[in-house]
Amino acid sequence: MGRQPCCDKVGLKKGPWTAEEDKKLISFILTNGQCCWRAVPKLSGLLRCGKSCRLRWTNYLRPDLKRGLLSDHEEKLVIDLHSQLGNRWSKIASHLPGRTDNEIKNHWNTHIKKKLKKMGIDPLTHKPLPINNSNPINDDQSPKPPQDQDPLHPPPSSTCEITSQVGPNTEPPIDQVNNGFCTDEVPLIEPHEINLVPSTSSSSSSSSSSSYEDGNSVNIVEDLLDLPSFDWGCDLGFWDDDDGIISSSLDFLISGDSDGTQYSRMVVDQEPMNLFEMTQYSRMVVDQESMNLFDLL
DNA sequence: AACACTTTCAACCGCGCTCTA
DNA sequence: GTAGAGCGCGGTTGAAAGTGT
Repeated sequence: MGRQPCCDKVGLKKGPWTAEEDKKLISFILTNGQCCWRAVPKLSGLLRCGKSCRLRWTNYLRPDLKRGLLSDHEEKLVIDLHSQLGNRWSKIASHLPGRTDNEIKNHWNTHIKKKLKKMGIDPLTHKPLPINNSNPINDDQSPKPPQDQDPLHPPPSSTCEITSQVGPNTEPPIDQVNNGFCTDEVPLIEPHEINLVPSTSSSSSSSSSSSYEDGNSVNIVEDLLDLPSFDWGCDLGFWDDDDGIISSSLDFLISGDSDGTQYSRMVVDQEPMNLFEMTQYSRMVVDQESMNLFDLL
């Protein structure tokens, strides 16, 4: 079948998004939901292709996104999942609430790959690298000679504990012991298995929204639309799922994780700063556990 | 301080899958 | 059964930021 370009590229803007564009996109999606990305640019007045809008929303503007580097636990999980799933980033991301496939992919390529190579582990196969080119930088790491390692049980490392299990008949990953969470116990959700709750028709055309959420999460857009008092343009105040300083009706957005380990996101809205300005330039995200600002864009 | 090099990550590209007529 | 439309995914790019000299 012939393929047309995803959009008419003439006159469409490319490159980094501006705060104004973000504002338009957020407003549109909050009003209309995630529906028919191809139509979004026209209806919202954006000079972007629908694909670009979808990417911007899913990778950056979604209210439930975490920001900042992956935690140690998340990193371990990514390594474990990658050993089982390969470069299926969207599947891996579906196990990490608030993380996007793009973010995980980037983190893998920029951080985890290096760590694994440093440890003498082939990031592709999760097996020991050949001895001649393994462990090129042997500074603070002390991996055993790769040929002596059991690929299923690499030695612990001071900086990156490999919990990956290669092969179908494996023991439960260490994560299960450490965190009560076993990736083997989490069935992969195939698109046809996604059971969308009947709701507004706005999101029914795509199963994508489900892929970003774990079982405890909610469809952000649908729920936003259900909020009678929601006013995106007004102060959002703080939102946090723990200490009760919620002043926004959006608090549930980031409180869906039942195990309580998910970082909550606190967006500080101070006059005259508003969320849209923060989105691009000054978004503050607070790590709930440490209560340290770890991402100040 | 200035330049070169490296790293990071947001965004783009194109393919493949699914759905519908 | 087929073609077209739409979307999602994974690979790649390139600008910006960071680091070293």
